[in-house]
Amino acid sequence: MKITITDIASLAGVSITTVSRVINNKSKGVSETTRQKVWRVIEENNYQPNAIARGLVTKSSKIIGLLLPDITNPYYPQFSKGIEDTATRHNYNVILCEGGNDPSKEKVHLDFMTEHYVSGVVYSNADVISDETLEQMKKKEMKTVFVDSKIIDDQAINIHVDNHKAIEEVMHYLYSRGHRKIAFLGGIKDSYSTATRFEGYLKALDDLFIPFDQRLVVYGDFVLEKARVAVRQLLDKQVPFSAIICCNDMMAVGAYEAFNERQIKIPEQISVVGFDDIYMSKHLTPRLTTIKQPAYEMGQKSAETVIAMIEGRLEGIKKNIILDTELMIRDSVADIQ
Amino acid sequence: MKITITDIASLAGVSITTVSRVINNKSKGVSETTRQKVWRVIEENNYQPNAIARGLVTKSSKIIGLLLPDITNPYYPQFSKGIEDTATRHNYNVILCEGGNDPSKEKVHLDFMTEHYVSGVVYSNADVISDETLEQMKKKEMKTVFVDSKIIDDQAINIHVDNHKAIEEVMHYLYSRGHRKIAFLGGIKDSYSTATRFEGYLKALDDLFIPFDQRLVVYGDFVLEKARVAVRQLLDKQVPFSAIICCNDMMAVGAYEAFNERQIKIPEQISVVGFDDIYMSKHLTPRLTTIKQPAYEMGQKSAETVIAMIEGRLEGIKKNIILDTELMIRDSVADIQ
DNA sequence: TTGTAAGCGTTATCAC
DNA sequence: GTGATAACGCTTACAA
Repeated sequence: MKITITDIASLAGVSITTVSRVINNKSKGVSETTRQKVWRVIEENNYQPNAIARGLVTKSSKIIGLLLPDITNPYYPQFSKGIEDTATRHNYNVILCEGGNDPSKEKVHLDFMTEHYVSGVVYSNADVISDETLEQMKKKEMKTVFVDSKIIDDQAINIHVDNHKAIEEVMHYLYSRGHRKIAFLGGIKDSYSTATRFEGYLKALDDLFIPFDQRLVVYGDFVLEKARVAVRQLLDKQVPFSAIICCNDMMAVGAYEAFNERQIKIPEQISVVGFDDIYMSKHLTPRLTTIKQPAYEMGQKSAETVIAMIEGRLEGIKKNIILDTELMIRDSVADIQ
Repeated sequence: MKITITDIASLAGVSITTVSRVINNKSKGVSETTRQKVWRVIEENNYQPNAIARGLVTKSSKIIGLLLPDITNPYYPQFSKGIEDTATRHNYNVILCEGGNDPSKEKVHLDFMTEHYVSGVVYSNADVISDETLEQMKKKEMKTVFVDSKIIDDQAINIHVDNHKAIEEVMHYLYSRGHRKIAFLGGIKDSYSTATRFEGYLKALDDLFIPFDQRLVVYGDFVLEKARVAVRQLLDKQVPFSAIICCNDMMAVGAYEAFNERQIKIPEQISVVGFDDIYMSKHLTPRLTTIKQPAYEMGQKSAETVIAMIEGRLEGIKKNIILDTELMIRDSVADIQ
């Protein structure tokens, strides 16, 4: 039988109210002597308050729900760690859910979260969510931080990097290295990340007076295997290009494989850039030039923000939080004569 | 205001008991007409039962606690995914905690789990846990599955691979390729994984009549950076060796870096093997020869097992579940003349 | 087939 | 400073 507040109360010879006061550190309303006596009994018995019962009254679970597409993409463990660390520091814990970019799976997880009264949620890549589900979240007033998501709602808090700027930066870099035919390997076509990066691509093309060629645009759904297939198809089109921008590093690895299959040398014959800067990028051969997203910091920021929402400290918080990217120049881009 | 079972009951003109029966799919005790009427009201109002209130009565949260050392080691996302997928399929969700091989951090998480009445826990690499904490877990009767842990207790259920056999297999493989001076790069010295693999190493040495040389044994705590440092130190000792076995692939990457720094060619001058077969191993140059651990399957198995414990289906379950490894021969091992 | 009512372990309100 | 007691939203005997 688990020990409850009632047991502690009778053991200490006080009321449960008093015990409750002690465990909640209500500074007033209990004498020092009583406090100490109660603490002793609590410790002697290894008493742990029942968080469920507590939650029933307070309507808060001290749990942060984290919903992301795919934990095996190495970008997300870093991101999660940022959340985890921050949450732990604030006495929250995080429940990890993978939605797999599948609206119904995401809904199942979101339902689970509301049923369990999670205190807040960090929702990454909320691109496929149905309007209905979104409506429901609003109705339930879930404290939510959206990350890399297209949810643009004047209420919602969004965290992301400046994708436009990042892509424009690489485009200009590639241009400066002599590239004019630049392919674009997107992730999930309608996702926020891909869409905004594509806009950056178009904008840069325009600025650099390079005509846009639809045939140089392919999509790999952010996953390695699909990217490999997409790049094969791109090559099969026989439309010449000297560089390719990949919307994440995993897809860049897929691209590497596709080029290797065809004996196309990187970077001599083709230059490749990625996005994310996952830890393995610098261990590829050649070392991948890529745009670094501060995954861990984004996790931290997301957690801090959602906790601030939960605790009602919303003064200084911006609706739109933008972190910086950094172009990591390594060896996968070469000059074109 | 959130809608409760009472609201549904009055809206449907029945008692809350009836509503409860309906949402719990108690097949008997409610007429088809009533059932349908109640469902309609539930759906019209988007009613979601309060899992907290439910948990208070049933003492079960349908949450599985997952405690692992470090989610950024790419082995764990695969493992977690196996758990997540299986849990979801059984209507459980998982709460992810990183213990960082720190006993006090692990205790905080474990406490959180018991306070929240998690239904079960999957505890990976439980190597640093204090006896006291362990004792507490037993007292609270937490349904726990230990993975790659040294917790050897006739009660506890353990899941792991046959580390002895795996290491002996590579050792014989290296031997067959002509290697006689083989170094050992361990993870955390007293961890279950490292200790058992080291035993396998000793055993193989013995079988192959190779004298053991303590100077060829170093430790890198399972992390890339420490492994790099450890290998540098190993090289500084000037004790010749032609191959090194690393206790995980992340450390093998660290070893690659250390060898690269010194202009030592892999595999021409030094052969390297890893352990885990994380997805990036085949993308390294040279492609890493390594021992594959079935991470996803281990996750699945862990989740299935803990769910079986929770649901009291313990007949067929073994206390000691051992999965197979597989030697993935790639390009980081060469012949010695 | 349906409903009443007692609990689950807390917090919160209000007396004393 | 301390303690009854009523919630919180649900499940589950037990009755009807």
